[in-house]
Amino acid sequence: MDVRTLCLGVLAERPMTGYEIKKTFEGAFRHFFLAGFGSIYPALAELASTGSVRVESVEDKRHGKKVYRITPRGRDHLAAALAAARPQHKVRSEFLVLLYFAHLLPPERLHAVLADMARQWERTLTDLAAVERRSAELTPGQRFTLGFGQTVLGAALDYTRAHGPSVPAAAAAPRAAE
Amino acid sequence: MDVRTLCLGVLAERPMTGYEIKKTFEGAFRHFFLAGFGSIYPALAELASTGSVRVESVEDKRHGKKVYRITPRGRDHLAAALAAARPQHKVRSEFLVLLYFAHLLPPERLHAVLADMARQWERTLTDLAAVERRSAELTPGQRFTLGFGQTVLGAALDYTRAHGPSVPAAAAAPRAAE
DNA sequence: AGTAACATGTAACGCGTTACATGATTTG
DNA sequence: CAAATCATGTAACGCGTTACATGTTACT
Repeated sequence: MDVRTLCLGVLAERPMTGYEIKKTFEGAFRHFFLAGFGSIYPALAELASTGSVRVESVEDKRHGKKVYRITPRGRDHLAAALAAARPQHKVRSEFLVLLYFAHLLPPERLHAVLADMARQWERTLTDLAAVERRSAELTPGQRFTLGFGQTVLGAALDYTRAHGPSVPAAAAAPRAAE
Repeated sequence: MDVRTLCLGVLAERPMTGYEIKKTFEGAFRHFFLAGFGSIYPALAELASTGSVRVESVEDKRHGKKVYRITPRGRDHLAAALAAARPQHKVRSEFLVLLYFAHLLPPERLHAVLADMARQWERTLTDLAAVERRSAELTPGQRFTLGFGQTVLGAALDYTRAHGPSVPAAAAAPRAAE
């Protein structure tokens, strides 16, 4: 499942500009899917070239604003992609790698890593709380992913706060004898 | 943080073959870092070329078994990489994308997605339980990542079982009018 | 005898990330 | 007037994934 499908998915709800799509990704999506402009714009260009979306250049105010609208063909592609994608949930955690090797880290570094990660999760939870305030506008599926994020991130944060501080770091010398 | 650093990290504990490194990744690492042979062998070759590991061709039994051992220089590189890496925890969930668009999925597909994901998490938890049985051999940091995985995966599984079945799928017709 | 596990590697491909490059409009 | 936000795109690079290709040893 690539960025194209995700763009198609959000466009199935309403027409948007590439910029708005990115904002959407940063909202309810932020805890399970990230995409930058460098992925979104090329994806949109390709969707337009295959007839999955129609582009409408809006000259309302600013110079070159483009609104993308999904076509019936795009809806077919979306349905096919959603039918074919096998459910996966991949985690790539440099945080856990760092903790795995905690015994090789200076104590202050380990402490900083723990504090930094907790801060990131707190921020994400704050963002999700903001999405929750608009909960009435969400579909049940979207509410599911929101609750999932809050539950799982909350569990991660609680576990880290409870057990992180008792993980021992490396002993004094940064470069131990071999 | 790339596969090279991870290989260096596990080699800091004891010398291993590429095959054993992959097994290690499939054990305690499996819930937060994946790497296939296609990543590991080239990484090992590069580590050898930069003097971070020493290769010892063991001709004990089979044809070409290679044991990699970390060098003092490799330990320096590892320490530098662990000091520089900023803690991150990235999730890429096609499962949540599918749930986000649940209203576009046929009911039986949604049901299958939910069941499939639950099965995968159950399997991972089984694998982690096997690692836990050797818990005495683990460092505190490794036990932290193990407990983290069990807690967070458990929370994900519980949430999905509790709220997944009540998410409504698309209405009968697979291709709704536009 | 057959299968699973052990063991190593290469090459092509796809994909996302990052940095670069530009400019208008709104808000403080 | 400065800064933040809105708005679009390109190009290079790095990285991992997948498929391909091969052969041995241990177990049943």
